[in-house]
Amino acid sequence: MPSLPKGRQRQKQLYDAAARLFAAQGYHATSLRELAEALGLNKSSLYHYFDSKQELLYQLLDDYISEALEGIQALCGDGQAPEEKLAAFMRYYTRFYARDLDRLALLVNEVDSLEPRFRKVLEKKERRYLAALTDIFEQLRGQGRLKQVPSTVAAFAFFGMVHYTFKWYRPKGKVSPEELSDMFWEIFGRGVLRPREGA
Amino acid sequence: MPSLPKGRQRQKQLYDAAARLFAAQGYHATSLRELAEALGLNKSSLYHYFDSKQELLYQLLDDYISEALEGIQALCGDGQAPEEKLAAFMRYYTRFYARDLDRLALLVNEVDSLEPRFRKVLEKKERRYLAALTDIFEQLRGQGRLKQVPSTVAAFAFFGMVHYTFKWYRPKGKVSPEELSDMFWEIFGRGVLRPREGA
DNA sequence: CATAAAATCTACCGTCCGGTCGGTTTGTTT
DNA sequence: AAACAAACCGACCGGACGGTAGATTTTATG
Repeated sequence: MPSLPKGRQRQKQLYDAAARLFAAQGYHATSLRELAEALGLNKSSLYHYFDSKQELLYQLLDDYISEALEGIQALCGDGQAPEEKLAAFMRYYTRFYARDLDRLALLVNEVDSLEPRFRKVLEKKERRYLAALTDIFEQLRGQGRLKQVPSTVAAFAFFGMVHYTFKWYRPKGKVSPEELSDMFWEIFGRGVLRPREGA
Repeated sequence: MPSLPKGRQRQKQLYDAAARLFAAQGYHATSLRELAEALGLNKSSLYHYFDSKQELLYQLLDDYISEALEGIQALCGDGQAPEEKLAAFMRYYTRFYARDLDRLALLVNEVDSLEPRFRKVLEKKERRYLAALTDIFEQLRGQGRLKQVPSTVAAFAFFGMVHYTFKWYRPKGKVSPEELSDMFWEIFGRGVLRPREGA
């Protein structure tokens, strides 16, 4: 009862392997034959676990984005000061992806590989994602704490900084995810925030 | 004599169309049949202009990266103060790519689509690219003007901010490339630089 | 206007792709 | 051990892929 039922276990292996391959080589450059081989399975056996390659990618991405969205919304709910909210958001967000770069690579690169039917669903969730951050910026602006920069520019500047990490950052290297999140907050936060008047 | 010879003109059309398609759909997701159709040509006619699809991508990327590298090295040569050098670098760099997002998308996304033989050449140039920026950071550190952040982290944070623009930024929108480069410099520069002592 | 080079086309190749089909093995339940 | 579903496999399909060979048209040049 504590461990996963056998079938689910296999399914998780499959999803993990797919994520790894898609992240490393790209969705289009990865064949189902390759995926099957990585699992020691026959290609046709894969179809026991999903209906099509597109649907496999969609399920991966939807799982990831939904989980991230939940985490973010949990952070943004309560009545903290906007500056604390921003710091919490950015540190959580950076750590979350610095620890799972495959996930990040998939979300950044492969949403465009989906058919419109699937892509639209995810883009909707991405917009809520973005809105969570721009909302915080607007609260800061209301308090006169934001520099003269459009909220969307600020938000995408931050997303760019973090989303690009999968291209160069390695969590087992000299800089831990915790340290990275501190550095990003220092670089970005101090840059965007105007010092309190009379400080 | 002022205008291009006919063949070169066609070649430029071809490169432009390839860049547009590869940027919009990705290298693997774009077929040579598609490219030929976009040019009103038969697929086999393409091979008059290049030897293989790989070589086409390589030529595109090598042209782009070489041009960017020249521009950067021209900026970094003279004896300005490091802070001015950093500002010049970042503004130039942001504007350069904000004006040609297809180029940017290709350089960010498709270097990995090259066979190792080609990829290695470009990665070498990319490293000189990165070194140009980290050098400036090290000069700043020597003057005590850099916050406690590794140069590579600072450099990639900046590259991330800029390289991600192709995902969201549109140069014909409300924010011009000039304005964007100012904003990025404000966000990033003020964040990374420690105020002068006694300021 | 002949000629050679540049540019383009038609027809085709072998290969790999995602996906299907029907059947076999494995494991569970009664 | 009968019955059934879950898990898996071998053989195959149509089609798209990148790429090739050779002929043909267009264009510039003497």
